Amino acid sequence: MTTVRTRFAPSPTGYMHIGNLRTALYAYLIARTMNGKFILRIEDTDQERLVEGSVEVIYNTLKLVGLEHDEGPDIGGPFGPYVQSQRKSIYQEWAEKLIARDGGYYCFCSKEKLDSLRQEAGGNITAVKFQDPCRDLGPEEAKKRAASGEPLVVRQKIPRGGSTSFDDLVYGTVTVENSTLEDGILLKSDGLPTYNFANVVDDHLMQISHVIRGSEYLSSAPKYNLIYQALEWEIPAYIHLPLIMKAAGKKLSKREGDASFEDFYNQGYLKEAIVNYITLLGWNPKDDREMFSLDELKKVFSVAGLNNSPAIFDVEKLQWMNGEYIRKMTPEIFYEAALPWLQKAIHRADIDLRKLSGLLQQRTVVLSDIPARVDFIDVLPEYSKDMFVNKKAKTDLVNSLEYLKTCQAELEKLGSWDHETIKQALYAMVESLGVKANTFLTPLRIALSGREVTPGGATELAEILGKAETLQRIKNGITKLTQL
RNA sequence: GUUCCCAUCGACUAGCGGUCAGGUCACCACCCUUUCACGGUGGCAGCACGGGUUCGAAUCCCGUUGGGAACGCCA
Repeated sequence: MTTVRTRFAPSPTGYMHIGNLRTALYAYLIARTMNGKFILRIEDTDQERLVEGSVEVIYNTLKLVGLEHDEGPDIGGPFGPYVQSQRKSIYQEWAEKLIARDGGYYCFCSKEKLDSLRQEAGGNITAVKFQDPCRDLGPEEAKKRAASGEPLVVRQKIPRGGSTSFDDLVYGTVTVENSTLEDGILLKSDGLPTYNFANVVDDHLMQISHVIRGSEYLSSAPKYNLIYQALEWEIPAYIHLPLIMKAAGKKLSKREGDASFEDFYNQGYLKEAIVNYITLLGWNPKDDREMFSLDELKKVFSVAGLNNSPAIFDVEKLQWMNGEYIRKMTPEIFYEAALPWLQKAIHRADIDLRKLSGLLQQRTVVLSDIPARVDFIDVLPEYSKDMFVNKKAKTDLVNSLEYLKTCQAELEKLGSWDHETIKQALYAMVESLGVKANTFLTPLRIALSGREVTPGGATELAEILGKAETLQRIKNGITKLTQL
């Protein structure tokens, strides 16, 4: 049995789309679970679409999420070069061979000429009736015109009759009539191949055993098979993947924001959560398990679990999963992850960010939520005294003032300022006043934060803010409640 | 328009002729609780429609409808 070789072949056009990442992930997992090789190839045959720095984005993203390739432009390998723009002569050579085997032909028609021919063919764009006049040029004449330097393009010569089918590991057998296929361009006038040709040549030459790509290629796959056949090449196994869509049946698009890996990553989603989530978009382990690390996936992933219907990317579930990963972190690791976000909102030097991070861990879903949750620590926000009125806590303007004064008096007496001391002092008051802790502590929490919702309760906030600041904010609250 | 693909709760999915149609997210309720979360318990909710095949269809076939994709000197 030949060794399994899969490839991820992105074009360097900017960002790592989430669907592309998933394709890379599956290709990687299939290689790893089958003891094969995972190859990275850069498809940059469209010189106009090149975006500077995007190859680096590809390298960085793959590395960041842990998809290590065995062969690629940066690390070489026995089938290089792995950048298509550096393989120009290879495609030209095979294009000639394809022509010799009657699988392709030179076309000298200008774009304008063909457009008008299409018009004449009935006004519609159906390829069915379109006949390229160059298709039936004699070989000698074609060669002569080519040699004379006339601008040309190489087109695929699709058989006029019959049908072509191929087997896909997730979609089954797909058949199309050859009459619906067009004689597409294989080699452009700049001498570089189109994807339609390059992918076939490279996949064959690089001995790719399983071609893994999005289902948008499903309908053109028969054309590729015709090329394989014309060249008498072995046809690889095909694994087409269902598309990932945005809600309302729209394809996930970079234009609409948040569709690239780095967008999510920069928003504070963990790479492990992103990988885990997108893996489940189109694949299932055949049991109820949902949490998988990449290492675990390397063991359990299987083509049999691949799904064939499009999936909608659900940010809410990603958020849930991200929260799961955050809660599983050790406090130390979470602190390190949260630190940059904490520092966005907190500039005071006297705040124990480690303690604050401990408060935050259980309540954080996405790291980017952090700044807005803690910015009251630096500066007490302006707030209305109506906030002291809380039905559930049974607080009103009157008892709030009273409790705040009690807190002030009790806390002032405290010698040390640690959580246990503060809590004991305050709970002693709860006890002696005979009220619910919620009722007694809510006014304090409001006074300390100016917020309805806070990370941690009153005693924890008091500890973090420090004695002086705590008393200052209580005083501020008392003043607010005293004024009419 | 033509061709191809898809169709189970709002979302991701399990199911591959006989199941009370299962799980997860979201949502709702209750419990826990110094707010919010976390955690716990319970609940709501689905086989797009119409024909077949069969003793029996979510499962097989056909059609309809709906959704997606491809039809570039883009990949």
